Amino acid sequence: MTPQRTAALRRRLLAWFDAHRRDLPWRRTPDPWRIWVSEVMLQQTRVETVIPYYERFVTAFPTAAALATAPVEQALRLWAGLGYYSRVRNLKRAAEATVAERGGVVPDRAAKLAELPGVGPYISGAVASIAFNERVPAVDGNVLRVLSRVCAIETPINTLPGREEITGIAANLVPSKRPGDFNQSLMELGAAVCVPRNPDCATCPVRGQCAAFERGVVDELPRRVAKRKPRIVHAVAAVVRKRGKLLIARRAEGGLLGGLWRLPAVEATGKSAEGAFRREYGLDLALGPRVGEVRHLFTHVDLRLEVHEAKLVAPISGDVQARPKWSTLDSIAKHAVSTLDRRVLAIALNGDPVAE
DNA sequence: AACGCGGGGTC
DNA sequence: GACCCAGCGTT
Repeated sequence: MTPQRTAALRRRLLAWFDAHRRDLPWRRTPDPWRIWVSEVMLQQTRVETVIPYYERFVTAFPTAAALATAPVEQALRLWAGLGYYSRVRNLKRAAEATVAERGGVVPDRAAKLAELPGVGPYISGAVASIAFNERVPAVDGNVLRVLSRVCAIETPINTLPGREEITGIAANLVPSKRPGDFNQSLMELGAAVCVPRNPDCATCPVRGQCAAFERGVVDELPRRVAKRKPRIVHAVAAVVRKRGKLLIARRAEGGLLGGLWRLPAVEATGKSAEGAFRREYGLDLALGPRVGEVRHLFTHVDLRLEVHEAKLVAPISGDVQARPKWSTLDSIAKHAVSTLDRRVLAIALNGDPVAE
């Protein structure tokens, strides 16, 4: 970023902000407490939604001390409908700490603000720059989007490297003159012009400084890594009984639920499972009726497991690692069994839960 | 590095 | 119905 481009961005963004800033309740006060409250409410929540809540809340709790000494139920009532209720619990805890340690005075530096519960990189930067004119960035979702376009950042913004890269750019961009207004100008631009879809580049004050516009790639930025939805995996588990015992096997070390005990199961559907049981467990099974199904969601796998009764038609054979063994129900309860497999066992046992 | 956390607006 | 929103804490 050349000094000229930095200067042009600062000048144009501030001038645009001066002309277009919305008249919002928390922009009518220099009170750091009120600005703090607004930032907490605005977390993942739209401006229009927040306004009425903000008015009621700061009327009830005009100072940190007022919130600190109020019952949490009252604060929660005023928050009801906003969502993310841990926000108000953290805000109350932070207010209590502020009263206890600083006589109710809000810290005036981002680094100190960030020590308070519920105050992270964004809120600490926003409060410090807006209320105290500290030259620190305040990077929210708008700023990520705007700067990823202005600087044509290819790094996905929903990854740590992406956020760090843009935070570094923002930190260099913030002027010492009006840091709070500058930070708000980036957010305001993201909310009004540089919106996620169909941004209004025709009216953008920094179109001439925008690398994405110059290269014609505005619509492709910001880049994100797709949060991929779990892969669907179909599997068959076998309930094999012999005189009050069940066949169980141990999962391979290092894999999913590695080392835990389970009913024998294979990634397959229907009759094709029999061959898989032979290969993986040395079990020559005749699959019987389906007695239930378990659906289990892991981070990366949407598991749909059919539980079938099965008969052992030949002795256990083969040189397989996952050699199953017979186990009494009492004994199974003493093994390491995952939540998933407890559910499978519950079906196998006709609803009788396996003891811990 | 990825999730849970709420509720609502948008396309 | 998917995506996104003035994010943070936890794992």
